[in-house]
Amino acid sequence: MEKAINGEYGLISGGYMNIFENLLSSVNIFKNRDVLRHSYTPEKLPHREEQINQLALLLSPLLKGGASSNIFIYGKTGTGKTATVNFVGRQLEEASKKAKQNVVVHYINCEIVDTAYRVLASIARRFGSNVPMTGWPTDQVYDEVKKVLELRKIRVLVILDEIDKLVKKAEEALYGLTRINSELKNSSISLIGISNNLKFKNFLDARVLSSLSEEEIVFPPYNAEQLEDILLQRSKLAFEDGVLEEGVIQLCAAIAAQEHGDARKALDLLRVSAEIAEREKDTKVRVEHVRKALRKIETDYMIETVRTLPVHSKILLYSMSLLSEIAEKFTTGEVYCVYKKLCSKVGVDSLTQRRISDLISELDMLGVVNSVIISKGRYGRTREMKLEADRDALRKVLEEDYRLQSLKKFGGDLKKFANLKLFES
DNA sequence: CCTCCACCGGAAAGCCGGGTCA
DNA sequence: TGACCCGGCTTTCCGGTGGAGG
Repeated sequence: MEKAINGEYGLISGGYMNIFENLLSSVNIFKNRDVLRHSYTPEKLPHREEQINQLALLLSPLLKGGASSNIFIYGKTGTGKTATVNFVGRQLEEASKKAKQNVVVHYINCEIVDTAYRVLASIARRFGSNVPMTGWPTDQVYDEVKKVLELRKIRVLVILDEIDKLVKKAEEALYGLTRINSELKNSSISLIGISNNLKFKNFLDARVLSSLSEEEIVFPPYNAEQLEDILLQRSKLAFEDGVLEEGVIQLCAAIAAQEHGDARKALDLLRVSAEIAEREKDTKVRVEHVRKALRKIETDYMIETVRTLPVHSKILLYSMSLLSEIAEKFTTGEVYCVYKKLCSKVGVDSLTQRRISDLISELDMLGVVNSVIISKGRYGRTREMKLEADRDALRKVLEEDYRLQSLKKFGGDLKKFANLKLFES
């Protein structure tokens, strides 16, 4: 840390060094940082050969002027679903050019394009049709899609990523798309649905399900060795030679393998580690940077979960953050006591202790606090908990909430206040 | 060995916003 | 439109309990 501060705007022989010169002269760690981002599709996908071949086989009819079966793909996050499909999609387009076929791959992320209208409009617009953002009846857009495909004799492969997001709002769009082929002569629409939610199949209408998942491909999680291969391959492109210390890749792979075999997480970890090393002006990415990166990612994640918590959980956490200044561990009763007082300051009706007990369990599940039920004999049985999250970071997020503004101005007073209330009852 | 604390955690019912159906 | 239902959140009620202190 001191290294960074001393080196930041150093005085050199009486004059200030240009700040950018300083930045540029520092040792480069990254050759190309984008290689580590999720959006990057590499040239080769290690340990996905089987899925690639399967996919290619299923799509090959498109190159012979036919339609392919609809394909349903599932696997957990970071198992390479999107990367694989995009990779095969690109190859398919290249091959179709050579074979003088008119095959087009159209990728749609259903998290963003999440209604029937938008999905159809997105397809129509891709082929030059002038469909407005809103306004037309959905049927008309549907006809427009048919018209434009027929006119230009296109075989289109539509990739519906995160298709589970679409089902809630636009199941009829899926139904329409699966049926559209019977109304087309010179063109066709084939679908690939991608989902990481297995249960999603249960919610799907049986008719849609049967036509959508004519074929299924499963993406299993990567194990530690496979993740290592992936990281190794990417790091060659991403980093300058020799900047990775021995064991860095292994550690990233091992950590990610422990969770779900999530390649995305492994890549994030590696990238953040390197960014930390860079910020510290280190010449190498070290194991200790990975540990710091892990902590940073976990804190970031925690902050995000806390941000979206309901008010009562936030006030509860605020109580805990106050108590944690007095003692490391505290009991349900103590927390509840402070919580009630904070509620009246905020101007919210407090919940019952029974309910708070459940909220504490939830926070425990989320990993924000750590709680254990202990017995203090004569002095009863209770849950004893401590904050897992970093207190300062936690309080900062909590104070972002406009409803908790009134707590902010008390600052140090609240500490005394928490203290008092502890001994009061 | 018994007591009794301070809470746990299950069951059930109430409340509320949203969606459905006639 | 109103009757009805559903699911999530919350309260009420209450039986249950590990172990320090008597």
